[in-house]
Amino acid sequence: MRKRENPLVARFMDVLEEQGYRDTLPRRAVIQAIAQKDKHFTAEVLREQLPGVGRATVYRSLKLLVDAGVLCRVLLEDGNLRYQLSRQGHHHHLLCVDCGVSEDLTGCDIEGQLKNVAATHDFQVSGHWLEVYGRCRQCTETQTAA
Amino acid sequence: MRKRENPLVARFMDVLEEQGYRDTLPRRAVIQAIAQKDKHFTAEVLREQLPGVGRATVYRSLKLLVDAGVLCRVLLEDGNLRYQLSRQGHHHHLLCVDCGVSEDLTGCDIEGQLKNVAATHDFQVSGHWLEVYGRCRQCTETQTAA
DNA sequence: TCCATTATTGATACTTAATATCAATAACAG
DNA sequence: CTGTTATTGATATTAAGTATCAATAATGGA
Repeated sequence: MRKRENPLVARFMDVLEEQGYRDTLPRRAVIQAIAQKDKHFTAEVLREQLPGVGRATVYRSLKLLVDAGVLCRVLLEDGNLRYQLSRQGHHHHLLCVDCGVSEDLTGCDIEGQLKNVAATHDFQVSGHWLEVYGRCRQCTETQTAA
Repeated sequence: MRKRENPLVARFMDVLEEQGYRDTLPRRAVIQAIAQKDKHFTAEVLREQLPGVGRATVYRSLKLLVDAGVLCRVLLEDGNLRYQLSRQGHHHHLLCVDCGVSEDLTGCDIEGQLKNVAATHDFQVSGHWLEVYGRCRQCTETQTAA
């Protein structure tokens, strides 16, 4: 069984190439590993999974992908940062504190609200960071059952 | 001229003593230094200002004060954490990216809104983190003038 | 296809922010 | 004043990431 390449890999490489970055093996390896993740992860975990790739390259690739917008950083409740595939441009997370799963928070106009309120403070908003913590349905149900 | 003790120091020591912590000289020194800050700061800067206090003690005191709620952690746009005096319990910051000043964001019901939206995601919200970045009035005016 | 240019890599050292260890010390209670 | 115990500080360690720089690999042109 040959290892199949995730379709995301090609997409991500395209994004990078559009920005003038080269298509290299270590880069592909990092992206391949990331593409298989379904939850947030640390750079160190990634590194452990890629013993053949240099530490610096792992971190460099992460930064490239974050800058390109295909990867986003997630702030945990304790202040630690994780990485995670990004499904859209700017967005917010609903982070389950039990299982670590994250959904994108949609359907609320935080941006608009902030602009309004900030105006009353004579403050020009240029950006924000919002993370929401709690329990996903699965974890709530499991807990109730127990 | 004797160094005058900031009134906050007594207040903070009281808060700690209520929780069973002892009144020690190094602790007072850390609190004294913090009480004089009007902007967010790093633990390292604090440490430099307190050469007579051990590194561990500085960090331990910071944690104590954060847990007690009189100090809060602020997330900068780049992901770095700072410390800052906390004027109330849970609150959000309007952080000026130019001068670093921070105001508390009041007058918006983020909590309520989040609860509503999260409900449609079958998600039980237990907490959140929100930081807002931009320019305070002073910095906007200065920039416009230039 | 080969070659030159230039981006990229990886080994290593360093940085920053913080925690862990543990014997010595200082605070508080009686 | 003294025993108990929290606290301290020196030191080592961890986590997450950046800087350096010679060696290597990818690309575009001849």
